[in-house]
Amino acid sequence: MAATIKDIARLTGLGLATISSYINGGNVRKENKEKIEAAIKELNFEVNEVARGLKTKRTKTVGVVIPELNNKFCTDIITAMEDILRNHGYATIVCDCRTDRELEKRAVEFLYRKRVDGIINMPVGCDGSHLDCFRKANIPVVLIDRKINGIDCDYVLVDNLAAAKNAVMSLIGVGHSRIGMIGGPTDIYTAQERLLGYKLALMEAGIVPDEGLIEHGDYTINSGVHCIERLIKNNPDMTAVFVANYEMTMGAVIGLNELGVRIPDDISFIGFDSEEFARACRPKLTIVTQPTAEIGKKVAEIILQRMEKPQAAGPADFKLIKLQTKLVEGSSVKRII
Amino acid sequence: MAATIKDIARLTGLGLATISSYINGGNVRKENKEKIEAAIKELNFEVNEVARGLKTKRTKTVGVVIPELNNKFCTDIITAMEDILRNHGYATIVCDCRTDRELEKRAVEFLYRKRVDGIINMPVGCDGSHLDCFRKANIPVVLIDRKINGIDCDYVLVDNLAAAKNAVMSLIGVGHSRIGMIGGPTDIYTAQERLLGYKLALMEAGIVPDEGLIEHGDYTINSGVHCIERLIKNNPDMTAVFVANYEMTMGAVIGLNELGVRIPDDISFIGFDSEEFARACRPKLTIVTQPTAEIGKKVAEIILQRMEKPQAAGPADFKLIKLQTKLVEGSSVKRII
DNA sequence: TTAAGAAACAGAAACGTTTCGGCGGAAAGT
DNA sequence: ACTTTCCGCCGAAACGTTTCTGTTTCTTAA
Repeated sequence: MAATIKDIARLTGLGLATISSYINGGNVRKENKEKIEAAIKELNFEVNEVARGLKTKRTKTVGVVIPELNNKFCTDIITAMEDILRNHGYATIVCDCRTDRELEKRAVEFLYRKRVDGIINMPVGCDGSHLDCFRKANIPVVLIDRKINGIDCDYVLVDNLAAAKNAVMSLIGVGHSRIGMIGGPTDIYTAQERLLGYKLALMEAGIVPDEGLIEHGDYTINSGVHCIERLIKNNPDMTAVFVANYEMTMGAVIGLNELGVRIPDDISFIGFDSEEFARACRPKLTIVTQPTAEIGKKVAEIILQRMEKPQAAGPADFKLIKLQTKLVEGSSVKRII
Repeated sequence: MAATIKDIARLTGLGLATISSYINGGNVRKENKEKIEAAIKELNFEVNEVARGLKTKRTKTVGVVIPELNNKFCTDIITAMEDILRNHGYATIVCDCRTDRELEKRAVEFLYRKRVDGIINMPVGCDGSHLDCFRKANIPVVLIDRKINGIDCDYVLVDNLAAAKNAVMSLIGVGHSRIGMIGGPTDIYTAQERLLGYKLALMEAGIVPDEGLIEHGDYTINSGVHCIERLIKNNPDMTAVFVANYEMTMGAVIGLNELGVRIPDDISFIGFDSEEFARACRPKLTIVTQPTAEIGKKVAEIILQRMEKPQAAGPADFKLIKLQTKLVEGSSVKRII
């Protein structure tokens, strides 16, 4: 049905190699160039990238596997990344694995079969065995946001420990000591780091962390609602709370609204990630923001470099990039000293 | 580098056709089956989908072109859709075209070159010429959310007119008559329909629409902020406002917060799309919600059907599905009669 | 004018799979 | 006993490119 290079060779009376050369920017006599262009227009010819990919062994496609498409942090990163990749001629296949290890493994294998030129993954679990096929075939792998065991590759991370520590220190600085935390799943790297930052801040201030003030959600809105409800119920003396991702921040705000608890009069609040949501709250929330655009940019740059270079020779020259967060002040924290 | 079907044919001493047959679920003697499985394991063989795609002329991939990945309405739909497509063995290539007609056209052509088996598009403009290559090649096209000119294909839409009309009628029902509207770009179908619904509701109630009460944003958070600022400034007598998408709803809430205007005491408010955001506002917002999961499901079903069937024979048997919205009551509307 | 060198072109092979036509042998029917 | 049927298997051809190896044509300088 669709026109091929052969059709336009026949129509122009030229050889296959000439047409191919023209398509790939090679030199062709002006007269022939015009003939080819006319034929392409007439037949609506468009290169078949599938055939090209088979021959060249490069699909100009990168795979992206993330836990949830429905997560602002993920889509913000992907948006920035895809923009750069596309400008370099690469397509992006995004697979959302619903925070499911088994689906993640299947997504990775699927992308391998599709022969993507590189893969970017925000891993769900804490080991990297699902990426074995890429490692064995020496295809570039870049991991984002979460560090995991048993895999050597490039990383783009955020300094979560400092992020949480700074947030909690700022609460301590204005007099809070009974500070609650809504953290993520215990087996996720970012959640561990943020929890550690929380505890370190307390300990450096001479406060002993109280497990009763710590709740673990699963990075969803609903879990944010439930965690804040439990925290409020179990800790009447809690004066502030720190929430460690966007979705749970939204959930916690919902929970507080529905319980009738006022920010910052009844409780001081520091959330995570979305400046827009922070502004939409009354009063404006103080939040930790992550540099999503920069993460996307770095990831794209690294994987492009790996894909263009023949193959990285050295075994251990992998990059580990750690970006810093910012604390954006709102009016959700009350001074109590 | 990677193992091929030939390698495992050589290793097992069997023929190419037998291996292919095994891979595709055909009948192979038990004894040979075991040999093949052993060889596959030993060589880490995975089918090369690029080669398969070239031969079969089906890539098991569908393309999706949307205006913004960074838009909850879009990602909600994609999430639902991708789930179903993946369960049927189809991959999804998502292209975000930044609400740019030129980028949209390039994305579509890119996907055509990739030989996707079908394409799903939430169109940016109001004509369908960018999809010509797909139409000519008789490859299924499904459009979502926005109706455009000059193209016959399947559609999955939302009844935007009724959505807006019902929202505005509910405001009128509790005594409002100076009702502002923040709508979308005038060249976008959904924006036109929502504006029409707004005007119809007013006119049926005997109220003459006042252009001074209508602002057009561009479906972004920032435009929501600016529109609400202008509305408030220009219309001291306005008692209610209806905002016609999620991002602008968020923007309008931000704007009202920053102006110190109270919902619902100073102004009644009906927003759009996100139930979670509505709950996170204090007081909870009344909003129009769209059935994103159902849209995704319908789209997936339709395109799957078109891709599996050889080709739709009849010229004009295209589906046009129109789904209904819901009005979710919050406490952001004040009764003033 | 001609030889040499470069530029433009042509054809065939290859990429890894599916599929078509055929073939041998075992089971089933006469 | 024989044909017939069917199953499992094989090899070759094809999908639409790129690329390698030559061949022809054009330039240029002696």
